[in-house]
Amino acid sequence: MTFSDSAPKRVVRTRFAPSPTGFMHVGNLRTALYEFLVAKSSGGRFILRIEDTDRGRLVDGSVDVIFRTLRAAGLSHDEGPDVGGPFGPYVQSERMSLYLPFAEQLVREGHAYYCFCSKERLDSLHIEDESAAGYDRHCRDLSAEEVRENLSNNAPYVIRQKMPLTGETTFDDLVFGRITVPNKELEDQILIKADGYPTYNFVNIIDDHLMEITHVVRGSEYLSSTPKYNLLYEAFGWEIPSYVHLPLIQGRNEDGTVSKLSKRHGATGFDDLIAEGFLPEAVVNYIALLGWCPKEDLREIFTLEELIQAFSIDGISKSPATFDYDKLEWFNGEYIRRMSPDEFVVMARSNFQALSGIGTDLYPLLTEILQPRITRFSQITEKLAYINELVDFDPVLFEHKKSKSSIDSARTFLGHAAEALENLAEWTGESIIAALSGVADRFEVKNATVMWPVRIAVTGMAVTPGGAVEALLLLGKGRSLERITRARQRISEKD
RNA sequence: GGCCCGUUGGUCAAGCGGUUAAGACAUCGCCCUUUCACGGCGAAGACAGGAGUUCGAUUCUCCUACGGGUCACCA
Repeated sequence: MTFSDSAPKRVVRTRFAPSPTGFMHVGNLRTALYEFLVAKSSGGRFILRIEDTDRGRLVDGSVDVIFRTLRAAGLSHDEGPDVGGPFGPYVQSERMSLYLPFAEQLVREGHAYYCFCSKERLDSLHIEDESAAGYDRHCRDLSAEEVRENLSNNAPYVIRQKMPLTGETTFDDLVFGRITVPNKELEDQILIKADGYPTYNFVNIIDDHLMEITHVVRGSEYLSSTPKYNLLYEAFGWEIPSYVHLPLIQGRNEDGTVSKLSKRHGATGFDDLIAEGFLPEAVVNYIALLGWCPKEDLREIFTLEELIQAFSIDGISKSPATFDYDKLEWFNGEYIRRMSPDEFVVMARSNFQALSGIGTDLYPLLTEILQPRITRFSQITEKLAYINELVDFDPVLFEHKKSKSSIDSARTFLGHAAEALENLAEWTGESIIAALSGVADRFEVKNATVMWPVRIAVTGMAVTPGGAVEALLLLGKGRSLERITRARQRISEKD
């Protein structure tokens, strides 16, 4: 067979199938990202499907959270509840009529059965039985008459999958390789619940098949139930999709141990991270690298487009990764530093506006001193706290060995600096530098010996973004001289 | 506990039988400098342990230990 004769490869189709629980966990977002990348890196299609078969966990407005998050992350879907598509509807509760017939087919063909066990009976099982996996298969061999009678009495029922009792089931995963499980470990899991809704365990294989999903991408917590799904595909005679199980994201606990990332590890919802000041691009970039690494490439900063180019399934690792806020912080800083000055101002505007006496003419200066120094925009307020309020700082701040500054030297140079600044006709960076270094030259000391006490006097902070010159510029001549005078009075009172 | 999976520096990780075992974050030091950052240079720090296979194992196999996942009318 020649190359051109070979069957055309089916277009890759992946789906993101979140439950509308009102919260987009970063683990879910990473799954969505990888599903998107698996599809897009091979020219495929990315589908959004809402898994709302658990009526008890529905939260109002959560579908909007999903839309909003995907949009913010740049993961646009080709088919879904909002954009439609040839395999709709894309909300499972709207597909209800589809599922029961498939389950009934399985019952007819001997792959499933009706179960009338009460909730109470099931609960008692958990305490007594340790050997059998979950359900004790009590109703597995009810006679046809018993079933018919129960059904005609409207007895509540569920439909369970009939697992083979012997042998083993094997499946291949593109990340984890070949996995084999003894069939006796598989529970006769519920396919249709008493409320008539299908379980995830059933509905996902039906919809994945109907929607022609080629690659099932999901967290590795599904690894142990995958054999059950394969048995279902086989029972229906359907083609089994490729599996791509993703390593778990863990969080570090107080005691140093790790476990599946959850709320107690800090902000783990996409919205929470954004609220804390992380940029969507930075979050996406960071989580892309949690469990995946590009081949022969040392880059770490990737746009979504670059991720699509670089992505390949064999770069996904098997071992779980621990979410590291420090690294996320670094990514955020990188993204901030790469912004244009205009973009920076847009993001920082509300923080800038909270600074008293700072007009837009000073925004370029603020941008210049802040952009390389913050990793989140919310840090601006704290870093420039001195602008709104000068605290009664401890005069020991005037002591700085490297600058050859002491309270004594501050006393003398603050006086000369004030004088030089007072005489300035123009309040610009150049004129201020000239004035201050003029003082330093005159007394043959290093610039820092003059700059240090001035900066301390007007900011009251040991560490500030920018130096004395920038602080003076931001405060303006009046406020600056006022603060220097105040400082001089305070240290002269000392003796 | 049964089953499944995993294990390279504190963290993310490259490596896919022969390497001085990459790189990034964090840490520390130096330089730059008007404090702090940014940037530059540098340091410290890892193949969980034990058997095999092999001329040779971080890499392949098995065992042990540890970690995680899963055993729902949740997904």
